[in-house]
Amino acid sequence: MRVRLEDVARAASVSPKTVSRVLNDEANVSDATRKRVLAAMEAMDYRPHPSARSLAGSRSFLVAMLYDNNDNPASTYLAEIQDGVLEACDEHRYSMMVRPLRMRGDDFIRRLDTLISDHHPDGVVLTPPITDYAPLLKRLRERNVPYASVSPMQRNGVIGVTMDEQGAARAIVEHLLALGHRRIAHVIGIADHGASRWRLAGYREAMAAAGLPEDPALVVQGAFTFGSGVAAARELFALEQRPTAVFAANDDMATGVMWAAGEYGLKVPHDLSVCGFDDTPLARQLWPALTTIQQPSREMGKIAATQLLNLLRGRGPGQLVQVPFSLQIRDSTARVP
Amino acid sequence: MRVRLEDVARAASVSPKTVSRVLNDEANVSDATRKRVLAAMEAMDYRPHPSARSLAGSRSFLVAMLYDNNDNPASTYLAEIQDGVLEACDEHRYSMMVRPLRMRGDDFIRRLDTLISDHHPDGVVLTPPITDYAPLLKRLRERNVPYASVSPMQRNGVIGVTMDEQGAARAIVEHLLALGHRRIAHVIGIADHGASRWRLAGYREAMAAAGLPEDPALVVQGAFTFGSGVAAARELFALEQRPTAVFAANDDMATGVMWAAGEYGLKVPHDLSVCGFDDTPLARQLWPALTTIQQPSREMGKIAATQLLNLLRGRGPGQLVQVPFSLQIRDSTARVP
DNA sequence: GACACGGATGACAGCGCTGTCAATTTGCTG
DNA sequence: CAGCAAATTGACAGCGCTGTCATCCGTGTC
Repeated sequence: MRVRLEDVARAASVSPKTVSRVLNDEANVSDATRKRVLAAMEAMDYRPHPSARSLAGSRSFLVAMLYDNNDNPASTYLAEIQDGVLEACDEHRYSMMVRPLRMRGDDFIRRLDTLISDHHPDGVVLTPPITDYAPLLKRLRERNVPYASVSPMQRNGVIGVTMDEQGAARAIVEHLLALGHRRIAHVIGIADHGASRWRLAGYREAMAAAGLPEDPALVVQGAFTFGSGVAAARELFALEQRPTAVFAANDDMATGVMWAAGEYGLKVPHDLSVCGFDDTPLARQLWPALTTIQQPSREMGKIAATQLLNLLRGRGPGQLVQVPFSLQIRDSTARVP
Repeated sequence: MRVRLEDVARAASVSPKTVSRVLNDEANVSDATRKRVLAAMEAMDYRPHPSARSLAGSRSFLVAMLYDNNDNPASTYLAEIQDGVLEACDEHRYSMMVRPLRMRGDDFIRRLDTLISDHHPDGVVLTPPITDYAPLLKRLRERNVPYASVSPMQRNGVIGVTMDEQGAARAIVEHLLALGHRRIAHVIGIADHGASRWRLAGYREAMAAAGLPEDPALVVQGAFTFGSGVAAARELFALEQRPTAVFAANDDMATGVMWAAGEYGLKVPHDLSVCGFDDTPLARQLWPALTTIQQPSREMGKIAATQLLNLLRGRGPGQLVQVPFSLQIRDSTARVP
C-alpha cells in the first residue's frame, strides 16, 4: 500500500535509521550510501508520513502564520504575504497553517496558547500589526517558539523582512515637494501600528528637510479605513488655508480623501494632489489612478518565512532582510495650481 | 510535562481506551463514565496530540482549502471564505491548510496528488472557479477524498453552499429595468467560470421577461479584471446606439466601465448607470458608490466547511445549502436620462 | 437458578518514524 | 601491522494514540 521508510531501507539494503538520516539531512552518512538511499526514495516515490515524523521526533514541520483579522490591513496585502509564506514552506517541505488572532479582546493570548498546545508549530510568521505586540512576543519567547516578522517596528534581534517605510514616505513627500507643493497634509494611520509611525516620521523628515515648519493643522488622525480618510479630508478642506496636497498613510484613506474632494468640488489632481501607500489593486482602478508606494508583499512573505525556516533547520541564525520599495507615480498628483 | 491520554485515564480510573472513546464521541460508554472522563480532561486541560491521533487512527483531522491563484477572483472574496472555513474547522477541532492550485499548466493534478500523499487531508473545500473542473473532481473521487464546494455549477450530488447567482443577476437587471432602462449591456466574466454563465443567464432571463429581444452588440466578453472592463466599455461606447446601463459580471469590471465612462465624458449615473456583482470593499469606495450584489462570503465558507465536516464526522450525508444574496442599491444607478 | 445476550470496559499490539546508544568499519599513526 | 579515534551504521525502544478482540457485568428468559 503506502511506501514506508522501512521499504526504502530494504530496497537500499540499509537500516531504517540510515534512511531516516538521509531524509533529515543528517551528518555521518557516506556519500555512496546517501546516493543509494536517495535513488531508492526517488524510485519508490517515497513520502514520509508527517504525523509519524512529528510524533517520533521533536519537530512538527509546521509553521503558523498569524494575522490580525480585527484591525485588518488590506486583505490583498495579507493574501499576498500568505502566498509567499506558503511558497517558502513548500520549498522546505514544511506545512503551513494560518491563524487569525483578534487583538481586541483579552483572550488572544489564550488563543495563542491553544494554537501552540494543539498544533505545536515549529515557528510562526508574524504579520503587521501584530509584529510588535509585546505580550504576544513575550509569550512566544516563554513558550520557546521562534518567530519571524514581516515589517516589524522593533528591529533589534528580530528576524524576518522589512521595508524602509520611513524612506518610502519621505520619497513620496519629496515627490510632492518637487511638484511645487508646500502645504502638504498627512493623514495618519491607526496610532499604534508601526506603519503609521514610520510613515509619519518620513513625512516629517521630508518636510523639515525642505525647511517647512510643521503645521499641526495639516496632520490629522485617521484609522486606515476609507471612512476615516473621508473624515480626515473634510477636516482638512474646512481649513482656511487648505492643503494643496494630501499624503494619506494608505490607499484606502487616500481613496476616502479623493471621495471627499469630489464632495467639495475639488478636482484631483488639478485642485488637489493625493497620494497613498501600499499600491493595492484599487490604486490602479481609481480615476485618476493613485500615486502610491508599492511594496513586494509576496516576496516579503517568502523572505520572512525563509529566514524562519533557515533558523529552524539550523542553517544559521536568520536575518532581518530589507527589501526595496518603489514609488508609483500615477495621475493623482500634479504641479501645484 | 505534557498531559497524555494515559494521565487522564489514570485520573478518571478508567483504561486509556475508554478515554479514547470519550474523546472520539464513540458509543458504548456509560453516561457516568463519560462525565467522569470529561471532567478529568477539563481539569487537566488535556489536549490530544494530533500527530498521534492521525498516526494511530485512519483520520488526519485536516481539511484543505483549494483555490486557484491564477485566475484569481477578488482576493477579498477568498480571504473571507477562508476565514469562514477556518472558523468551522476550529469549532470541530480540525485543522485547516490552504493550497493554491494553478489551473493553468498541466501539473496541477500532480500537485493535488502531492497534497494528498503528503498531508492526507480528510476532505477538501473547493472554491470558485475550481469547483467544477472535471479532472480535479475525478481525481478526488479516485483518491477517495470527500469534498464540499462553494458555489459549484454542477449541483447534483455535490455538497457545500450555493447562492442563486442567476436570480441575483436577474434582480439587478430588473432594478435597471425598473429605472426605465431598455438598452442594458452586459459584460461577461471569464467564459468557463460557472459564475459567468449564471450571471449571463440571469441577465438574459430578465431581459426576455421584459420582452426585450437580445441585442448581441450589447453583450461583450470580459475577463473579470479591471482592464477587461475598460476594454469592454470602450467597445460599448463606440456603438451607434450606446447602452444607457451596463451590468458587469463583477465589481472590478464595473470599475473599469466607470473609468472608461470618464474617458468618454459620460457622467455616472446621470449619463450611464453601472452595476457590478460581489460587493467588494471597492464598491463602497468608488465615487459614485457602486450598485451591486452582496453575497455572504464568510458565511458561505463556514457553511461549506460545516457540511464537509458533518460528512466526515458521520453526521449524515451533508447537503448543498443555498444562501440568500442581497441587492445593494447605491449611487451608480439612476433613472434613464 | 442456569443460560443467553448485549452493553460496557480493558489488554495489547502497532501506526511510521526518530532518539539513544552500541556495534562495526574506516582511516591513520607510529 | 597493531592500535586507536573517528566515521559510519544498526538494534531497539517508544512517541501518544486507536483498532481489534477478549472479558466482564447486569438483565431477561424459561
